[in-house]
Amino acid sequence: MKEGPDIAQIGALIGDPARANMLAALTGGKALTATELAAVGGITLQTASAHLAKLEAGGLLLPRKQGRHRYFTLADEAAARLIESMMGFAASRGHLRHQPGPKEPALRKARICYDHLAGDYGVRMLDSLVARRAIDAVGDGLALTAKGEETFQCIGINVADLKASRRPLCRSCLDWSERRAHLAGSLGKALLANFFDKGWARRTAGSRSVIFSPDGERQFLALFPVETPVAA
Amino acid sequence: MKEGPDIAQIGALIGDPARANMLAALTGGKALTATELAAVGGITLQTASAHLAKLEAGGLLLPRKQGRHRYFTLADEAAARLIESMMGFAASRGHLRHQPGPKEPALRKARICYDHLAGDYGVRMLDSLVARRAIDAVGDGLALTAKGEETFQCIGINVADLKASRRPLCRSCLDWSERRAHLAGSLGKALLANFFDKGWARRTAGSRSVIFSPDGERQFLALFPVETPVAA
DNA sequence: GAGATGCTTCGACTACGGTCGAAGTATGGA
DNA sequence: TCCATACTTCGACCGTAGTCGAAGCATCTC
Repeated sequence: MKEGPDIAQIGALIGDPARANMLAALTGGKALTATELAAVGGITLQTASAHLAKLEAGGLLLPRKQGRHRYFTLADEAAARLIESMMGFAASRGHLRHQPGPKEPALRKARICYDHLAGDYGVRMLDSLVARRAIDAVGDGLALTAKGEETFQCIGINVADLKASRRPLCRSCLDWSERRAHLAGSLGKALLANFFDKGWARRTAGSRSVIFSPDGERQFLALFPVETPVAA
Repeated sequence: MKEGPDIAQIGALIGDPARANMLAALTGGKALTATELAAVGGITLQTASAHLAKLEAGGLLLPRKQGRHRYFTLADEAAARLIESMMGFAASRGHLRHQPGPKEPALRKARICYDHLAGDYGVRMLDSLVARRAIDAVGDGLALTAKGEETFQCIGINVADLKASRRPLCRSCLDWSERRAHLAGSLGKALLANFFDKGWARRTAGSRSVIFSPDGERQFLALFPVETPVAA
């Protein structure tokens, strides 16, 4: 046998609870220091240092030295997608973490998934965009329509800039809490950034959850209406 | 913290070399017995039994009892996709298994990926289908066109039957050896089955590689021509 | 029923990897 | 220069999980 790539290495890398917690925390998109990651992993700094070295060697993390801090982020979008897809699979098989906790409802409602919006609101946004034909859901993929290009210009997103980048504009990302797709890719990122800029929402300190202001929530819901609750 | 699904569990599940080898072998799409899986894992039957119980409990494998044998397959397409995406990621980070071995070229050329064709030939087939507009590559997804529907009817595939099933018709699957997409979904499965039926190709005994007959290869290459080698 | 084959369970061994205390190195600030 | 902070390295400890031999079920063949 011994054919092809070695999935055991990355599996083992992700398979340690402390490391898994660190990776999950980094899915929030923010760069975190070794000390912060040690806290989320529930371990001492020495142990965290060893873990981080392994994750870096495995190509999952990217360190950035800044003064006497070392900030870590997920290596790239591919790494983020891998973690997200594992979360989706784990959720589909009922591998949930022990205590649901009080923060969970907020997390299910709206959270950051690497750099775009996920959760109930993320799914709702994509549904609404598809319903109004701003985005075409064709096959298992997503594509921006001409009409959508207008729409996003109005919202205040420079689509031309996004198109210039190498990163795909639209990507569908399976939401582990809703078990349906939400919008990723550079457009998904731009939308979330836009909400932050407008002050509709803000990220929370130690969590991935996104908190909408009362006014922001009203505007968001108005901008992305859902006609009828259609099953996926 | 403790938010969301537990990726550490499945990570650890995949993280053991013996289990990873078993899972990789099952990506070949064939159901294998516990004894066969013990062999690919390089372990005794007792140990394999314990591993298989864990994989089953984790929702990765599905056992089917048949006489005094127990056949195992990957639980579903989601499980297969997870393994494949981990292979893709592992390959992108250079996590290759130790010895490349003599079988590797055959594997890179054409192999089974759960139930459809992968490798150089799989990528070539999709490229060709997209070039002739039988399949639209829109955004990051794939969709069958009206023209494509005709094409596949001619080849001898009943598209209407496939449409009736719940499973997506077209799916793009990242090829770990080519690092580009090939065609998955029920259409990808039907195409590979079609090649087997026609005697163009056959699967090999202990491996995932697909061997084309000289005549089959000629017909395959004629059916799926590539104009110019375009970069992805 | 007897024997062979396929698989599981039990129990004991072992090793690998995660863990932390203590000490060492780098960076920043006063 | 001196100290504090951020992190790494070293070394030792320990637990978990993978491993196999032996024995126990289950199923098929004759």
